[in-house]
Amino acid sequence: MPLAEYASPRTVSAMDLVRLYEGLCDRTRLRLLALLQSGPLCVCHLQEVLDEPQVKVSKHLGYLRERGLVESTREGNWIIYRLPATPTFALAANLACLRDCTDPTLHRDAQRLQKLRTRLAKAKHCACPLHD
Amino acid sequence: MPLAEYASPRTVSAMDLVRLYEGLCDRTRLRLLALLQSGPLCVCHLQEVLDEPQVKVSKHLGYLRERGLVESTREGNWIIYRLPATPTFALAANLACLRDCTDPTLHRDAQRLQKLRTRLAKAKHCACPLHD
DNA sequence: TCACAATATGCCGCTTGCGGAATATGCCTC
DNA sequence: GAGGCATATTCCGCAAGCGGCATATTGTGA
Repeated sequence: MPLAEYASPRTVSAMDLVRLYEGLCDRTRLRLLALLQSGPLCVCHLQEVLDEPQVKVSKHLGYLRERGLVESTREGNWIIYRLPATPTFALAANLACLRDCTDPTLHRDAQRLQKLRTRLAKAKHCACPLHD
Repeated sequence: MPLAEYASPRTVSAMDLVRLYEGLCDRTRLRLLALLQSGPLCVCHLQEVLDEPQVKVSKHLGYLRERGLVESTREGNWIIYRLPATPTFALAANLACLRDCTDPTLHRDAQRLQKLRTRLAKAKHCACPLHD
C-alpha cells in the first residue's frame, strides 16, 4: 500500500516518535509486524509461524498494542491482531522499510505463514474465525 | 533533502533495523539528530542548545555513533558530529519524519541553534573550528 | 455449572538503559 | 611539561525491558 493512502497527519510529537521506536526496537516485534502486513492474524497463528512460546508472543503483542502499533479485537476465544486502520505516517514509513528488509528469518516467517494459510484454506483444522 | 538522493541500499537485515530503532527511541537522541540535520556540530554547541549536562550529551552521541546514526571526527580539542554521509534508506526516512515532527522542544532547539549560529557569525566567542 | 481452549498477567532473575558525580583522555598553548 | 579545554569513560543506583514459569481471565460448549 503506497504511503499516500494513509490519511493520518504527518506531524506528531517527539514523544509519539519515541513510543513508536520503542515498539520497533525488538526483533520479535518486527517479525510480528511483518506478518501482520499480510492481514489480521490471531495470536495462535502468529505463535505458530514464529515458533515462539505463547507468553512471549502475547507480551510483545501487548507491548505493540500499548504503543498503538497494532490493534486487537476479540472474536470468541480468539483475539485478532491487525495493523491500525489509519497508521501514522511514521509507522507507515517504517512498515515500508520492513517490507524492503531482506532477512532470512522474516523470509522464513512469510513462507511459513503462506503455508499455514493454504493449509487452513484446504482442511479447516483451526476454529479461528479468520478462516471460516 | 529528498529520499531519492540517498544512494544506500534499501535492503537491510532485521537486526540493522533494530539497531536503528534503539538509537531512535530516546527523546534526547531525537533532539540531537534533529539539530544535526542542519549541519555538523561540535559537542559543546549541542550541549549548549539542548541545555543538558555534558556527560548526558556525550553518552547519547556515543550511543548514536555505535549504531551508525551519526559519525564523528576530531578537530583539535573538538569532536565534530554529523549525520552519516550516506545514511541507510531507513535512517533517511526517519530523519524526514523527524523534520515533520511538530514538537515544542524541537522547535525551541532549532531556534536556539539559529541564535547561536548568528551570534558566532558576528563575534567569534567560540574557538570551535566550525565557526572560523 | 464444569471442563476446556485461547490469551493475558504476575512474579522472578537477568540484562540493558539512563542520569549523575567523579575521573580520565587527548589535544593545544605557553 | 604544566595547565587548561573539550570530550569521553568509569562507577553507581535506579528503572525498564525481556524471557520463562506459573497462574489468572475470558469465552465456549456440553
